[in-house]
Amino acid sequence: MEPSIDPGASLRRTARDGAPTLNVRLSDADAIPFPTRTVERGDALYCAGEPLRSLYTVQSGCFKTVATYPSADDDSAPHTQVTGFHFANETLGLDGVCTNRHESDAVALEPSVVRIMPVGILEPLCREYASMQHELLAIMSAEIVRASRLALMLGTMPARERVAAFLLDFSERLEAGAASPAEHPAELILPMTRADIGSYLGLELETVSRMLSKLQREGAIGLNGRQVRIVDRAMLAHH
Amino acid sequence: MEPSIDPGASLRRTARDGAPTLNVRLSDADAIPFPTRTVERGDALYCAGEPLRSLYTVQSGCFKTVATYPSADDDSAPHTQVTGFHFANETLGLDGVCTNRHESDAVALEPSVVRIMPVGILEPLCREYASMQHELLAIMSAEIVRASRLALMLGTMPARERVAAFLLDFSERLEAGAASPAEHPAELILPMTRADIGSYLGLELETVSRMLSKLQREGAIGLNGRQVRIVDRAMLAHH
DNA sequence: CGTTCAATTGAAATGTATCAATGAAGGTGG
DNA sequence: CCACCTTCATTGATACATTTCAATTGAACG
Repeated sequence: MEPSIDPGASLRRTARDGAPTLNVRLSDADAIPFPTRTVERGDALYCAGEPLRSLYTVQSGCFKTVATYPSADDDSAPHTQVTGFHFANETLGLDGVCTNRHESDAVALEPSVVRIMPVGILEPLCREYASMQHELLAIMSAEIVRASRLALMLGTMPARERVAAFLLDFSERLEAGAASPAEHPAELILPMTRADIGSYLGLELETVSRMLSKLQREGAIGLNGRQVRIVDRAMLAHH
Repeated sequence: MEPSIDPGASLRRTARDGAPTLNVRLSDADAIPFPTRTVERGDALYCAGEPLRSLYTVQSGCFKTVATYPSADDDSAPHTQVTGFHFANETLGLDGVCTNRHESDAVALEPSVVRIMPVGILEPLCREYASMQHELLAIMSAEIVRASRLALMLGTMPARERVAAFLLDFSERLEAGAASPAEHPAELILPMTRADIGSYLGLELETVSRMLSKLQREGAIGLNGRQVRIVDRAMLAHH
């Protein structure tokens, strides 16, 4: 069964700029009975330096990926940063393909289930099916775009905009990852700490907290701990 | 002629952390007579939004890729940033695979020559040859790692370290891109402006200038306009 | 020889980090 | 069941790195 040829057909795009969100998946792999694995909250799906055995698609739950960077090459504290959050239907482990070793840790933020796709099986499959090859390339390309946008954000946007953009992105990806194509969900439960968000956005946790409080005072969001309600999307996007 | 199977064999790694540099190339494509194209300084190889026709490997010269991000969706000035510099033997256009459109502009910083690899030819070729497929995946993965590291740098490092890291990376990639495996070249000619560097590093051009001056005062580099001589590598890397 | 662009440097303004204190929530063991 | 501990979040005061604004110089070019 040669799957559809339409390139990138399974890529969802944001309403705003037509760019792919990251909840792409190897849809053609759905038909194949790959095994699954359950990961408890706080446990690592894989760690940096481990040999790359598989790629993983999140079935349920949420992960963060954490990169560690030796501070130059010496003794001082190594830089560490959350490089991404991954929700349902998003693929993990792509950064390890180039070295055959994982470049980051993947840690579950809540009890999660992933589908395991061994790389040794995946590549021959992609050679068989053109659309599957194209889809894998598209997913990796989308990951490049995602990382570049993160860099763009870190390089150009002030704290308030970063936090606002994070909330909007989070809400869009929840929508995209959901089975039912619901409208933008207004109620979000953030599965990560303020420190995680700050690390991801290049901010201190106190700054994240302050900006969330400010957005609440301005009436853009409702805030109650990790529960966030988006009141005024335009206010988040525009300003 | 089935090429070698060794995955990632043509990926160079930095001495420091074993991570791949970005001067990877489709070595198996070397044997294929792809056409070339010459691009004058300041001209665009491609622009954001254009349909993706080919990937390009830099034969000689240097490019910058520039991403533009609509500031939310409204009128205010759009964010723009240099997302990468690309030297000899590095591949351009990978971010466009996911949408079939280029996500950024690629502008030549000096008169340059690229080899044109049409995507319509590349994908069937990769289905034919396992090692070529693996190499393309590896290159894309390396690009993900590169973008993630840029994000890490923008999120965690102060200005002085960013500039120092930029100089070290530049020098390593010159070495890697050169035909002869010379030692780390001490003499660099930066083909880009301070504004380009600043945009890439998430700094203002004045800050870049100040940090370069400071590195010179400290004796880490010699500085004369765009000509940089690396005097003390350890000083750049350590502090 | 004026014009333009790139780079350097100074002084002031500002956004964010840092330091510090407090409170709320959740888990554990006495 | 209640102290106790740890983790997470909020908020204030201060310090500091970088931006912003501004002036000057040099190099490239017509």
